[in-house]
Amino acid sequence: MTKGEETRQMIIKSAAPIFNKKGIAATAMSDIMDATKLSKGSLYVHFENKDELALTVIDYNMQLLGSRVFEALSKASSARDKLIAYIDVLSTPVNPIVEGGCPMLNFGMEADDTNEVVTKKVNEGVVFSQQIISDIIKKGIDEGEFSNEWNYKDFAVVMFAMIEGGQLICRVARNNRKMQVIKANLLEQISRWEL
Amino acid sequence: MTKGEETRQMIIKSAAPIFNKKGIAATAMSDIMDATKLSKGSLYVHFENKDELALTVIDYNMQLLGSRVFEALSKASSARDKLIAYIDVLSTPVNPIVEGGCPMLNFGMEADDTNEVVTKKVNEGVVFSQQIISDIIKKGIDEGEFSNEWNYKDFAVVMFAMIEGGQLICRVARNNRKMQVIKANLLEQISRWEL
DNA sequence: AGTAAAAATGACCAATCGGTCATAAACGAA
DNA sequence: TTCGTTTATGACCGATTGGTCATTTTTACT
Repeated sequence: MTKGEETRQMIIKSAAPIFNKKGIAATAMSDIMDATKLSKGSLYVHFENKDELALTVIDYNMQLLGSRVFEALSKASSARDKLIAYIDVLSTPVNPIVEGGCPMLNFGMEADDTNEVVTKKVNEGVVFSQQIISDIIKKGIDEGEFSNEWNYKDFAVVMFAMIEGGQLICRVARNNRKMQVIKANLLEQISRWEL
Repeated sequence: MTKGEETRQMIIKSAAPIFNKKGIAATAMSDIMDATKLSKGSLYVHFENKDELALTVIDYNMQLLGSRVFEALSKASSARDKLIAYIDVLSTPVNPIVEGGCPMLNFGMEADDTNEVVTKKVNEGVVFSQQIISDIIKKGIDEGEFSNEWNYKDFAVVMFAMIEGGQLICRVARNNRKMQVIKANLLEQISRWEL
């Protein structure tokens, strides 16, 4: 990796939690200068403008979330355990696995009325997340763990929505308690299709 | 109502959709000047600063949402129908009942890492929303419509989370389809406790 | 109609915004 | 070691930000 590419990655890593916490509009290039200890001119060597940096950081945050989720999933073997792992890894919104909380929720809500590019990016993440859940269940059905009458695609929508809604509830409540209520309901729904 | 109070209300009404769409940070006082056709000095006659205006507007948006929900609820009589009305009135996130979408989601996600006052305000709205759902079911139980074994407080958390999560999904997808999947799942859970 | 208070105006302010660019330093292939 | 290229610097730019205030206009009460 060249020196330039190393600096670019350092900028992204440093900027990621800032954008995810403050949002795109409220994050100033001066914030990134402070975090990276780089001069303004140097930032603009690696990124055309603030928008390009923001888009790159959104990608980074969503991929970081994805890799954290996959890491958790890999520790479980059965489909049921993978679903539980998925829930568990996202069940502490106040101490989130990605600094600042779920980037889809953060950037999606900021951008949905103002920024079509970001909105599309977030939508892809949302669709992908549901696909992950969907794939886990499908495999479970194929391997005889769940009933093949389960409308698992619809359940993936429900499960994703519940977890994201739980993020809102817990983040503004400043505690993770309600996430356990959500987990219990999901487990109950899952168990109903177990063979 | 004095002229001053009239102007103040006009400012709030004009500013409400702007803040709800763009967010607090991205909304400039000049945006409010344009929308109200008032001079900058006049705005500062009625509000100490941008922050006070923003807080007032957040309250306005949340109360507007509340009154729209109550209006919908009043048209239903049974507890089941009230729950359905609650879901239905929030099931078009792309064409929301409050311009810009759910203010709890919008302001909550913007503020949770940066603004304690707004976060607390949103949390109160979140708690209140769950209370509304909870109260509907409680009345349904008392009147023999639902089983008294239903843990309705937990269900209120789940229902609220699902609807808010659905807002994210639909808003970034630019269509309301997935909200029907969520509605169906909620209806199925509700029907399980009907007598 | 007279008048004191309230409301509206817009020029003005310092600070900050995103972004540029001439210059210097550091890098890396020969 | 040389030397063209890449990277880093920070002063600088115009635009915009939130906010102020002396002045004028409007309101509302007597």
